[in-house]
Amino acid sequence: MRRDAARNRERILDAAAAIVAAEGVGGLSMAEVAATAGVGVGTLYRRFGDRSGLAYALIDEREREFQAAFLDGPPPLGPGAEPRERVRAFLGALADRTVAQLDLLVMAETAGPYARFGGAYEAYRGHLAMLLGQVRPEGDASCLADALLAPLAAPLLARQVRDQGVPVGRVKAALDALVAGL
Amino acid sequence: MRRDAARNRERILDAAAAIVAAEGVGGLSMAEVAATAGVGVGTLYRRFGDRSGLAYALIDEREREFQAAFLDGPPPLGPGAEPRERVRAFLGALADRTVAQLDLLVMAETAGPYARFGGAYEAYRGHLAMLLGQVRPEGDASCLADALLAPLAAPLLARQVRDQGVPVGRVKAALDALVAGL
DNA sequence: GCATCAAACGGAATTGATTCCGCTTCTACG
DNA sequence: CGTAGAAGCGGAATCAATTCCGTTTGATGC
Repeated sequence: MRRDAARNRERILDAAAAIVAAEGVGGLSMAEVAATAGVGVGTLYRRFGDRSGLAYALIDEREREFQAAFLDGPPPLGPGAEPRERVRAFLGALADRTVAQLDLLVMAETAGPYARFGGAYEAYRGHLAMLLGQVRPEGDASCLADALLAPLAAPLLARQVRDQGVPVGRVKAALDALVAGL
Repeated sequence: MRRDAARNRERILDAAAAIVAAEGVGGLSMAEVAATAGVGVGTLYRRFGDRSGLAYALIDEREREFQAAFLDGPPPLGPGAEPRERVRAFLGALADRTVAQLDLLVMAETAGPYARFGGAYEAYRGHLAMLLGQVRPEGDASCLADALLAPLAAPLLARQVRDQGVPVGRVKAALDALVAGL
């Protein structure tokens, strides 16, 4: 990447983070980010594709940590534990990180019809399908993975946890009950 | 409702249906619907609230049939069958009707962050929670209902069924496997 | 140092949803 | 019938995302 492009990328992410800190995710409009960063809106789109891409980029650092944890980290999230245990740990950890970044994820996942499947969705699905294949070799690991990931969609969690006051623990427990039956 | 309002409601729905028939869901813009119906855009919003509300209204007729079927119709969808059997029938039927109306539902559910929970979502959740309470009285029926409904979100089904060529049957089978374990 | 050109830029223009508000039309009631 | 006012209406204005395209700039080879 050209040096000016890298510099602008940083400026944009800094500006976006500052706006989120100051006004919340609601204040994060493309025009305002561009103005604050001192670049044109075209530059935002060149760098991040769209609103959803910008939101995912803002989350990226913690995202890398999370991915590292389930790919390589200590059990039960990482390798070493029983597959079923890893599935539960993975879904629980994903629930936690989704709740931790709820606003940005709601924005990222609802930027367009398929925005939810951008970001790291494929990585999650692949990982989960791999584990489910070990738990239940005769099952349809790929569809099951989609089905178990779906309840962790940010807008649903937002409604449950924030609007209805359901504790995250209950959501995780319900998923555990489903996984236990496999 | 005033008579002129009812007439406009019909005109709008007719115009919207005609546009969908002619150009697909992609051509369904609020301005075009208003122009075709011969009303102002304000009238659309007064009647339907937003884009999502219009899409749900277009689906409404089949929707009533579906609701009547699981509330009052013959088993296994309606009363009379074992609760677990009814859960499976309900999820299967919901999957079918979602796929049958895929384009409109993708539009309706992605009009805004919480648009998915408009329409009949509460009715589905209540019904499913009631059945799950009979299957597993000690479980968290409410969270389980949300978790089992989530995999039937229109955008996810669109991706699986349309983009990836997964047969609906596989999606249903994966849900059955989850329900079987409860 | 300088020419070249692909990559990157900026910001006006476009597109489409949603809001606003002054005007019109029903309908109920006297 | 006449009229008050609630309900409804139209469409211009607003707001934000996204696209487009002419201009600028950094990297590379000489």
